[in-house]
Amino acid sequence: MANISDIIETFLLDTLGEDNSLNISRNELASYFSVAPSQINYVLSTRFTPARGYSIQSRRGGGGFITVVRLNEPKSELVEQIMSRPIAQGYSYPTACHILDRLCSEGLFSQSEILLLKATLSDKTLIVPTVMQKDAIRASILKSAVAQALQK
Amino acid sequence: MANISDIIETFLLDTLGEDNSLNISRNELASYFSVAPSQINYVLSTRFTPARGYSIQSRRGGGGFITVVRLNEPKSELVEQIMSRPIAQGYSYPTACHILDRLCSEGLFSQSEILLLKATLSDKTLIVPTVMQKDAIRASILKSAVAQALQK
DNA sequence: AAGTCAAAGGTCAAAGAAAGTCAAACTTTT
DNA sequence: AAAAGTTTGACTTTCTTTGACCTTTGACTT
Repeated sequence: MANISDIIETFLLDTLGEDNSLNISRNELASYFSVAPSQINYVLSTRFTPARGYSIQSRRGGGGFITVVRLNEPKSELVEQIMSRPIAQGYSYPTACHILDRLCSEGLFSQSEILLLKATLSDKTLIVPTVMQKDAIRASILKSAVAQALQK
Repeated sequence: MANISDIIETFLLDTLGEDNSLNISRNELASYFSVAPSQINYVLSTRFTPARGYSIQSRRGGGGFITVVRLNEPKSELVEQIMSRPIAQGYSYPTACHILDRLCSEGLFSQSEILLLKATLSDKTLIVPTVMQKDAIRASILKSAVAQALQK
């Protein structure tokens, strides 16, 4: 599994450490891993997304930089978002997984509960014809699961 | 009279060894046996099915891979029934709950996992038009959940 | 204060690298 | 001969990598 994006992701996660934030120079990092600078953007935009609980800031020009912050939103806010979002809007499978991971780290679900839920939410499991229906059922299941977890 | 699919199956079984899981590159394996890459899918989908006690994961794109996991021996008649029963036959909600309770007392799921699964299986959660569809999705989710539980 | 410029980072689309799907052709079994 | 199982290849989808071109910023001139 030697894809360079995963390696850079791991590097950044390590660097984040306990600090929950880090500062990099895009060009430096790119040349360190011998990749195109825009690959750094690719890694950031596919792995360090808001859905996964990260926030990115940056500045261009001389002395420019990129800052990655892992935000620990209070559990209640995350739950609020999930519960108030219209089911019809749905979730893709990857997005649903990211949300579950965050709920896990917030302590709402255990690791094994997460694995179970991910299994139930997969495209393979949700045997309905359209993507839209799959997405909607995922949103619905997610809500039900969160509601269940909250009452206890 | 071993055809190539059987040979590949044997190879994979050998590779699984005691590890109970393996990682392959579809293209590499195909070229190793000089077959079309899609033949690997054929072997996997005919021989390494959930009903036979296997679970498959994969990723596309650069650095893609296929993972085969051998599930633990189904220690009960009930589990075997669930895994080999056609999804199309479906389960009503009460039936599904009953099955879950039995699986709980067999120790496959914890009490909180059961509550979570019941929540996801309810008529209210499964927002599809027909009863038949609900029942089918329940059967599908149940299978996936059991497969997940048998993993490790 | 305004203009210039090099040094960042940002965007986007094309190319590349896997794996997935499906149906047609072929082979074996019944 | 029909049914079932296998093999192949064309086409699709997903994810990654690269490069060309764009925008912003701060320092340095004038």
